[in-house]
Amino acid sequence: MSSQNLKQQIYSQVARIGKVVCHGHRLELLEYLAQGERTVEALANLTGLSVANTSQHLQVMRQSGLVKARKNGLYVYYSLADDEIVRLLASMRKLAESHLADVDRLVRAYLTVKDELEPIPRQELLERARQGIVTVLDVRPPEEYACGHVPGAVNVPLKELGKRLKDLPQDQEIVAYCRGPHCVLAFEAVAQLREKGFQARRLEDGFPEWREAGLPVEKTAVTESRSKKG
Amino acid sequence: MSSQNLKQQIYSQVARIGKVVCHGHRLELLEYLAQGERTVEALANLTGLSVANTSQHLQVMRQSGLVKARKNGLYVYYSLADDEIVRLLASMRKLAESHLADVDRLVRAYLTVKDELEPIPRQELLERARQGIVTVLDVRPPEEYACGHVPGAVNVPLKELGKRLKDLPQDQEIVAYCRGPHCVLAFEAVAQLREKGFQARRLEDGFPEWREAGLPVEKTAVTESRSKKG
DNA sequence: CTATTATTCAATAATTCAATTGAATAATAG
DNA sequence: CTATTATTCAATTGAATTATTGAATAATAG
Repeated sequence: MSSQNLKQQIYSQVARIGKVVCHGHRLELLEYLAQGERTVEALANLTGLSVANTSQHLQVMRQSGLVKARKNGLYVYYSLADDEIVRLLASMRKLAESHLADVDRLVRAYLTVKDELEPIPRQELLERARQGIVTVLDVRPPEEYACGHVPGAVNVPLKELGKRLKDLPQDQEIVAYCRGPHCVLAFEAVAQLREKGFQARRLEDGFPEWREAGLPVEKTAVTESRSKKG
Repeated sequence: MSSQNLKQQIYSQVARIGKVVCHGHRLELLEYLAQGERTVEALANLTGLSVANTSQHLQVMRQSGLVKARKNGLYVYYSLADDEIVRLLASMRKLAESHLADVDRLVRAYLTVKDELEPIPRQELLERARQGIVTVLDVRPPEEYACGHVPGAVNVPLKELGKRLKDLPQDQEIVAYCRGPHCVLAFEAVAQLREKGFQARRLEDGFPEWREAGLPVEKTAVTESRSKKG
């Protein structure tokens, strides 16, 4: 049996962590969970997966210990068990970007000249926001905004951006952010705003990374919004 | 199509990185590659996998861009494409250790085995060798072996160890030695043997010290050394 | 040229995984 | 208690992975 066997057992165990992150849907779920705890239904709505399927993926992740759950009333709230997961995901994204030609191409193809829209560093945004010389725009859905957002950020989900342009300043820079480096919401928001003549930039990465960096986070009291079935 | 589609495509791409690290054998291969470039055969010997199987796992990793290969003569030398991989693996190990109860247990077992790597004193080896309850292994090149060695020692240069495992006893302790306290050959031999399930230890110091201590030495007429091409 | 060696490819069987469906469980309200 | 809702379970199906086998390819030596 020996240490050969033992070694393989250890590798198999470590591979269980790998199995969690080898499926696109689970990666997507993890990114949502990185923003805060969510119910199964909320995750299903966000991802477009069936509830049963979402639940099963969550079970897989739960068995690996990467995700934890607490039950409160009818709802089960899932969340990440460890911040190390955020680093793991970042590491994977980095490798994907530099080694899978497709990713870079995909990102560039859809996001219009990525480089033109240079993101503003977190620390810089924090300072400017404190000075009040910038408008921070959170383009995620209201539920996510409610779970936590950059202090002072205005929540305008991308879908409503067109209708709410009048609420935004023409003479001040606007910095938009969303879920993270692979989330397109902020890119699209910035593109739309620039088209309309606003001064707009993106925050580097997104909210999960902001939180991870230990920067201040603001929360809103959770309203009684009942999300409907999809 | 839109950004929903795009998002899923990107997640799928990132998941391809995950697929590389979701199998124990690939993790083991990556760890060996992290130490330096290796041929397919060398990796197959180290892991105990068949050559074809090793090759196929390497293909998988190569397609993901995490591993690269260069061909030189008959051999294909594989190596890691990016140091980020080491961080990824570290991250996975960390998560595995803190979230999979089994891993901690296994690692502990593995480490206690490792602690047994203490070298055996010369006098003790001499007695045991005389009793025939131990196999003495000389891992130096044949020329050095021919010049003098521990009585009864078998000469298996480190490079050939993988191929000659079948000549070694599974049920008896093996004691390896090389040139001296600063020579790594015996260390590596012991490590390899233990990985393969053998009971192996190192002799304290090496052959020069053995001779210096006035212990018996055996000499061989120089045979046709069968070392193959380089 | 043929023979040898290292690696890869192709076909297969065994196993594992993913998504769907519909039923089961658990908490709550009336 | 029954009805409702959120979640999980269990069974099924089709797809993807893995390991094995033996053949094919490529580099080299004679």
